[in-house]
Amino acid sequence: MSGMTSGVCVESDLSSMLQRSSAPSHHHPNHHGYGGQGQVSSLGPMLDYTTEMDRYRSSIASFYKTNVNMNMNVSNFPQSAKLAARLAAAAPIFPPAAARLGAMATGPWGCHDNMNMNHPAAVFWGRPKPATHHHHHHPSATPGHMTSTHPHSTSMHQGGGGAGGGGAGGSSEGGGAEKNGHTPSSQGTTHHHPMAPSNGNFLPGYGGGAECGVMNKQGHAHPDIMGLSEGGGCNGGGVMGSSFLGGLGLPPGVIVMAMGSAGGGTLDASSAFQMTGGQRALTDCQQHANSSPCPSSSSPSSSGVTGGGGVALSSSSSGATAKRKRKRCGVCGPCRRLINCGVCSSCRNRKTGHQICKFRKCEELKKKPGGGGGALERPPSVPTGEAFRWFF
DNA sequence: CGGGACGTAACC
DNA sequence: GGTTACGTCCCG
Repeated sequence: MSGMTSGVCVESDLSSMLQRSSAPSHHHPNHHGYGGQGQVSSLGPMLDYTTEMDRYRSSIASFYKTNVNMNMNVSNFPQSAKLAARLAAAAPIFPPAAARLGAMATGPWGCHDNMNMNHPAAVFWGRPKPATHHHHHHPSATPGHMTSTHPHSTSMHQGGGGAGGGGAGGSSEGGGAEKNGHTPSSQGTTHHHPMAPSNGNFLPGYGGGAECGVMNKQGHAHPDIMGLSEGGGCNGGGVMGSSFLGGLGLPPGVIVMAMGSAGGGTLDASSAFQMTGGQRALTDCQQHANSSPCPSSSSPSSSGVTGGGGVALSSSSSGATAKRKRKRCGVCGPCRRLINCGVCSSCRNRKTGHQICKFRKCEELKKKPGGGGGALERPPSVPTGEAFRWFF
């Protein structure tokens, strides 16, 4: 495992991935599980990543060693599992995709030996791309897909979905991933950078460094954390702080951010890790609603976040509105985050605190209810080119 | 003022 | 009935 890289590239568009998967060429038989570094076949760029990754890995490794219990395993992340499952189910479009997602998810932590490889969760940042368009490859253009159809072309950016996939594969999580497993290869496919990956998630910072490492009462312990950049600057400064970004370049984030976040003040580089299982979590789609059409997934509306409206909750209940609970805007950086960090106080105290992960707390909700009210002007983080800026 | 705990709405 | 998460209260 050590070698793993997880890939996190959700962004890449699934469709393309799928295609690729079918393509014989890329896979190396070995890929499956975790792609070892070795496998990297063709990626030139990878080399660089490798280095970076090593750096990263070592850092993280140490980080976890000290802070985390190695015991953790998948079971600790129930949410993740759910998510994976959900994805699978939910993604009508590419079933395999779902699988992939699961796989990818794994990515982030590839570094740690035990952990996560199984995590499905991880990386969903990217929004699932609507299958519809073709993308060409312009990263900038479509954030969502950074990857282009051509794996190679994009050299850098992707986080590599690749490897990760592999990792995941194995995993368990089975849930989602496995089902689709039929395409094992596919996972491996990602040739992209097998290595890069995961890390990507670590973005700047989790601010609360303090919390890191602590096991969660619930068992979630995993500090999946990483990525959380929260609002403010990008650096939360936390543990991983800046170094990651700087060092890694993008691998990581890469993908992630694609989501859109962006920009504005908050970077969202988010990353998050544990997915929330439940309902709301997947809202992903909805979230996109504003900015981008959710693929058909129909369901969307249902889920949690209120559609674009944001604040208002128009709905229902008649007058009560005022007091009604506000809902997440769905578009801000935190809202886009699908995974709970697992280490913040909210995550750790979920049972008693009943609060959403700090890094996922909607910017709008953080504001006082009365405040600007209504309209969400533009969520702070709207996907814009900015977001990607640092990728390139 | 910030954070934690609790009540409870909203979903499934 | 279970889980997630918003709103609010309370404490430091």
